[in-house]
Amino acid sequence: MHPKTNKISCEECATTSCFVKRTNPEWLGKISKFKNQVVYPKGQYIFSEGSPVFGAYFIQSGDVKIVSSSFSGRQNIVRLAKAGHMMGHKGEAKENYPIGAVALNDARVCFLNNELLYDAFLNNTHFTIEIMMFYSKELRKSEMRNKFFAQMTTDEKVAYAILYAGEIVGQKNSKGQIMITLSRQELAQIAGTNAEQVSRTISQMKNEGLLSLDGRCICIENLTGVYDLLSEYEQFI
Amino acid sequence: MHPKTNKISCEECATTSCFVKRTNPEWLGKISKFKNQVVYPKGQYIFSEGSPVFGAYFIQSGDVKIVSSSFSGRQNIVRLAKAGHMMGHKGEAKENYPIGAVALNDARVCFLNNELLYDAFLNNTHFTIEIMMFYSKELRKSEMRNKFFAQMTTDEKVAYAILYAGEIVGQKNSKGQIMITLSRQELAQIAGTNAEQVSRTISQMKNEGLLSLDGRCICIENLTGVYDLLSEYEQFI
DNA sequence: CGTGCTTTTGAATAGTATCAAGGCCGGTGG
DNA sequence: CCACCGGCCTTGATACTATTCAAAAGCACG
Repeated sequence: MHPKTNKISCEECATTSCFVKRTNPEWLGKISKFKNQVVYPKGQYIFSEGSPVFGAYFIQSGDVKIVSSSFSGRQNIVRLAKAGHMMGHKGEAKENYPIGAVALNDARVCFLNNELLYDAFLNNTHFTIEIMMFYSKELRKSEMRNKFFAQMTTDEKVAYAILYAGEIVGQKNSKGQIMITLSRQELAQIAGTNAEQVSRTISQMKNEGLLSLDGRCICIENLTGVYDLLSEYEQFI
Repeated sequence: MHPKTNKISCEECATTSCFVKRTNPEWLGKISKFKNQVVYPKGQYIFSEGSPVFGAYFIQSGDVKIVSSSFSGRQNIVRLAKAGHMMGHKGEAKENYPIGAVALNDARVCFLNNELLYDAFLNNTHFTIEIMMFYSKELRKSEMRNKFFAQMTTDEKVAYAILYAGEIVGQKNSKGQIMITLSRQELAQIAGTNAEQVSRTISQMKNEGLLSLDGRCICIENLTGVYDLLSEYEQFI
């Protein structure tokens, strides 16, 4: 089903920010042994919205979008994740919270099932504390997003989406500028608007010299200029 | 400065959902001994937006609103909290995230400083895991709020605010109906709109027989009817 | 060199914030 | 006890922003 690859063990893994690295040596080996690792090609679902997840995924390399659709069929991007991030973990299994994860480029992802994960929690205090802190910080960010999105204009939300996308999945060109290859639709799903508005805002920002376009690829020409659009929300960024 | 009260020890405390109850007996006693406990009268700040917080607050009884103001002076309600909830804890001290907490009625609150808290994390695995789970669940709720608020109409957001307020700070009358005493302004700060729109929506819901008003106090006459307004977002509620 | 998808731009519409005024209620002081 | 005052609530009119619908242009693909 999934493409087979040479598994990279936790001991060899270069992703220093991975939470699993916070476990003690004995457990690092144990997790490395029992984890499941798969390389997902660009565009493929890592887990889908319908099916429940019985564990947690840790991204070793690559970028991922976490998506959620609503009743009306409208999809939005809950967050973007890159190497070292954790996803899919559910506090309670019975919760009904349909999210899916899609690889934005080739992504190597490790899966730990709930049993292994909880054993690791019980035996590795620092591991658990770090994940607790991670959630605490993510919660804070999410709350600020809530707060500011309620009072931002659409232009500001799009500017935010561009900065956010640049931070997580942006690639630097030869001049050191940030390039973003997400589609207008995907940016709209982050900003909470539609592709047309994103296109309008981008055109406007291009005219102001903040961005340049190479086909559908966005290049941030004036990073501080974009930040200035959001100066009222600086705590957020 | 704060009103003095007879401290209720953790051993005597009836708030079974409090996370501190998940520590082992030795630590329960230790926390009980070193915690700081204060009863805040209605309307008083428990901690304010300006000053940093060096620990975490656990609500023993009463209700609290957690607020955050933006640059433009607009305040909004980040979340409501009641007995057993935790607040004010920061993953990293250096973060600049100005939130404040205000008592909605007389509230008895216990404070644990960071040193005590982290010692407790290191020595009480189940305590740490439960708090991690709490954050995980809150994050999930916050993400769904983000997602749905981006596509709800104002009427729907107000309906949500009423249900949410009813759940956390609502009081039951003799008929078992939920009564809410928050002001229109406060509901607007939850719904991400303004007091006028809240008032319009409430009038409309009153005409439809969903609510009744006693002065400024809101009584939910037809709870399932209100839920039906949000049927598209049922995962959320 | 078409075909289909994404992007861009325009015009019409609908929804919401803002501004403004009047009503209700509780508190205060005469 | 009554009149006044101020805050909150309600309702209306207006202006504006953003969504939707529509259509044309650009780009990638076979």
